Amino acid sequence: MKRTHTCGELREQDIGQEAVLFGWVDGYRDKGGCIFVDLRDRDGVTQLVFDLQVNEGPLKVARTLRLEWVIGVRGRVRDRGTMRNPRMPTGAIEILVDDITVFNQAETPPFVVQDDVKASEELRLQFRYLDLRRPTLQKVLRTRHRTNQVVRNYFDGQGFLELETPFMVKYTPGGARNFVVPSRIQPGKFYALAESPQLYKQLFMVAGMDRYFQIVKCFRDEDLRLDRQPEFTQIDMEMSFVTQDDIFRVIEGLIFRIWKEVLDVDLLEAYPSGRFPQMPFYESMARFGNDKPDLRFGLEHTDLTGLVIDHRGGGIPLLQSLADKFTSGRYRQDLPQEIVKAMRIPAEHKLSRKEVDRLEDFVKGMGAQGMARAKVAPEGGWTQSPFAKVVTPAFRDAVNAATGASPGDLLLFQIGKEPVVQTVMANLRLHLGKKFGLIPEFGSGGQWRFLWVVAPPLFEWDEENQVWAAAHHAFTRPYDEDVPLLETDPGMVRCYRYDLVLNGVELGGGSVRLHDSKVQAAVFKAMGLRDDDAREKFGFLLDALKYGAPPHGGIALGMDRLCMLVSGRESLRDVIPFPKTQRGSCLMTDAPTPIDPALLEDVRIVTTV
RNA sequence: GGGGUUGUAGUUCAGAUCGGUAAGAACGCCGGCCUGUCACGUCGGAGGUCGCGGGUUCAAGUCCCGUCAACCCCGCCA
Repeated sequence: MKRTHTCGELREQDIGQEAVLFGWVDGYRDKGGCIFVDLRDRDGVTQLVFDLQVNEGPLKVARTLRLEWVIGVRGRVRDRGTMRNPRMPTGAIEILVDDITVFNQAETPPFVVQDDVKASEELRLQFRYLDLRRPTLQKVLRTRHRTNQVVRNYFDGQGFLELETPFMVKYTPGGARNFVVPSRIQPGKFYALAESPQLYKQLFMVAGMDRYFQIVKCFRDEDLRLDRQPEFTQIDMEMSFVTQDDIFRVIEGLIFRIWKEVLDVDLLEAYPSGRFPQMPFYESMARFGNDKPDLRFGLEHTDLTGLVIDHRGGGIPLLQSLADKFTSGRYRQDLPQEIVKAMRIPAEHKLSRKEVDRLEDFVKGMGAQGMARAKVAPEGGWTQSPFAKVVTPAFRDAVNAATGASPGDLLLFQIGKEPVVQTVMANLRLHLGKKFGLIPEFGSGGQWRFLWVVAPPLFEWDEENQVWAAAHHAFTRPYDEDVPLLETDPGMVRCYRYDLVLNGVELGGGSVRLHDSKVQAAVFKAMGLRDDDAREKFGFLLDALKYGAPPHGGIALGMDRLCMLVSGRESLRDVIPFPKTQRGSCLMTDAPTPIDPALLEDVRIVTTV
């Protein structure tokens, strides 16, 4: 028998044809005198029919079939007449089987292979090859394939070269923790698995490749999350002789193409200019508490720190002590920065006291000390609030005005160290957005809100080592007008770094690189890096930059996250064929495992557990 | 490193505030019947170390301690 059709393609117009189909038994209904079998392959499901009157031999075989057996059948495409199934694409027809071959029997699967899967993810990961038979996951992988093809076509059409970079690279401290690979030939030395092709793609620019892209695996030994895997895929690119805006245009073009060709969505309807909006980093932090705002709904934050200082705490002891930390309008630098933020919950979103209590537990789980609240009364006063009795009317009115609070609204406050307040408020906003039904629990809800977050600070203060550390990497170009601040106020230096955000998910990020050696030296100096330190860490790149590096920049997009959003899945694990668990295990293969002691000896490794 | 949720039949779950009369359902599986099903129907049957270890108790699925695994979050990570 030679296959003539897939299980998803036969239609009304094929009636009367002979067809040979191969596939898996998706279901069977034994009526005694006739048996119906659903045959499944990656393209769909076709109903087979065995009839005692017509084909007794095959019917006897069909009676023995069980779920997930692999069979082939030859038969005639027949009209189902009045018994058509409108819910099946092939529902108009069935195959009246003349001949059947059982290629392979199957043990009873640990869970039933069906879209409406009930088995736990743990079990499905253990039998991933069965899980992947489900039509939804087949569709996801097909979408991933399509996306890959669009990316390659697009970049090729734009003059990019698809070039490969090593996975086994030199270990460089800083940034994400590396997976390490011991060298057998050079005992005691190690390679690192590449966190990204970052340095190599810059070397491609120095080498004059002009435009590079790659769909590439990256490895990071950090704790996992719903949207983080230890090995993941990036769409990586770099361009020479460009500005930030040139890079934006290329990526916007790519995204438009993917949405059109994979989803059949024309983003021009939402973005008629073909461009995505941009928002400065500081604005995003102030309004949303993070650098990846979900713009599909409101519940924005208001930063009240300035008001609190102006009103010397507004009669509220907790805020008074915070205001006291400011001297002559400037925060005391010997203390960690503390801020005050509020979120206005409009009256239309009812929250019982009990629900607000639960919200307080929710934020405490993220490190918040508590969560003050205030209900706005008809004349603007605050009730149901720990502040109600002490707040000065002037401060209260100022807060109401700043947050836009009107009677019936609820105000939620966070007071404390800046990073905690921001994290808590950002998560609180998302939590409430879902709770109020403003955004779906997961998925896009058909809304695609893209945003470039731009102009973040070049440095972050490293509390542990008491130095300024590169927030992205040390080769990001600062804003020209901020270059003087490198010496006076490094924390205020903005840079040409950017993140592409979609519906609150960071799709990717990149930067325009620093190619001016004078500015580069100033950046290293601000970081407290001596010349030889820098040389130790980045020597080969510094050398390369000396030999005629073009101005260049690039970006990397998270392929897995992109596929997750495009496919409307809630988890990265759903769009990676063989993902790992939160502790980095593969439940199917049981990796990681101990290895043969002889192999350890070969690479001169002694373990201590 | 920290916080939280979950773990009972092959699978998904119930088994409540009160420790004993509770080892249960559905799907799947096995056998019988059925010629138009497509969540087929119907009759019957098998299937359990209640994650694992310890403790309290006359008695533990249920209470306590520990441990393992999966999941979610903080830290970490672009």
